[in-house]
Amino acid sequence: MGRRPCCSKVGLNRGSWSAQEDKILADYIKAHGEGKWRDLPKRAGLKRCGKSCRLRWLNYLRPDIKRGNISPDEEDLIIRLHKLLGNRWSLIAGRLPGRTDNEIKNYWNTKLGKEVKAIPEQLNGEKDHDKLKGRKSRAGLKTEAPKELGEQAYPVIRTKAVRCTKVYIPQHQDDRMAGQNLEPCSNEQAPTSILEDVDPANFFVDFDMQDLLLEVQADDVSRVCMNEPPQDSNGVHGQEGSNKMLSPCSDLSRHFHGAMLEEWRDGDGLQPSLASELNALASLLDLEE
DNA sequence: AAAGTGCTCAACCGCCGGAAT
DNA sequence: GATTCCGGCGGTTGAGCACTT
Repeated sequence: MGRRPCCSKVGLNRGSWSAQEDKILADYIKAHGEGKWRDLPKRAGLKRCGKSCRLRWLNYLRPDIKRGNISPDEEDLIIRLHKLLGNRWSLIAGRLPGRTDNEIKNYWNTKLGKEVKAIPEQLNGEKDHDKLKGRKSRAGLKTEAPKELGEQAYPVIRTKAVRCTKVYIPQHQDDRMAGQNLEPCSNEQAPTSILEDVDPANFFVDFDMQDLLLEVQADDVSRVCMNEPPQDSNGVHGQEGSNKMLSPCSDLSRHFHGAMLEEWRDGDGLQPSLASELNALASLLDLEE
C-alpha cells in the first residue's frame, strides 16, 4: 500500500528559494510557529512542498543558525563525534549549537571525510587513555599518525541511522550545553548521570543496547573531550589544574564498565569492532577511578 | 578567452519511526 | 492491530562558482 506523497508536486516551485519566498516563510513561522509543515505552504501562500519549507527553515532561515567558518574546535568535535556515532548527522549537529545536520554532513563529505580518510588509522587498537586525552587537534592526529594502518582513518561505528527517541536525556542538560557554547561544566555543576533519574529496569526495555551505548558514550565522551582546558587566542592551553574530569564519567563507568561490558561483549550480537570500541571507552571512563 | 575539472552546498528524494485514527 | 499521517533522517544530486589547463 503506497503512501501518500508529501505533496502533489504539480505546479509547485522547485530549486532555489527566492528572497520573497524566504520572507513569506520566515514571516509565517514567526507569526504561527513551526509545525504542520504539510499544510504550511497552502496557509502561507507558498508554492512549495511542505518538506521543502521545513528544510529551508531548519537549514537556512532559523534565526539561531550559525553559518560558515567552522572553527577548528568544531571541526575537532565533529571528527570525534563522527568516530563515535558514524553518519548520524542530526546527533552530531545536536552537539554543535547553531549548526545544522545538513551543514555538517556537507562539511564532512566535502572536507573532513577526505582529510580523515587521508589520515592513516591511529586510534585502532589504541586503549591508552593518556594518548587519547593528550590528543588536542586534528593537526596533531595528522602528524602523529603511523602510516602502515588501514584505509579508513578510524573504526567508525555504524549503526542503523535511525533515531532513538526513547533515550532519556534531560532537556536541561542539553540546554546547558548549548547555553554555555559547549564550554566544560565545573565539578559543582556537573550534571547527574543520565541514568540516575530512571529506573534501570524500565530504561533498558525499549531500545537497542548498542544504540543506547552509542548515545551515552557520545554524550559523555564528547563532554570529556570538551573538558580540555580552553585555549587562548594564541592556542595556548589553560592551566593544568582546570583540566579535571567530570563526575558523569564516573557515573557512566559505574554503569557501563567492567562486568557489564564484559557481558555485552561476550554476549551475542555485539560486533567485535564495537567491543573494542567499548574497551577503549571503558579505559577512558576509568580515568577517574 | 575558452574549455575542462573540481568543489561547495542548497535542495531533493526515499525511507523510517512514532503518533494519531 | 492495521492503516495513515507527520516529522525527521541520511544519501544523493545538480547548479553555480572557482580554479586549472
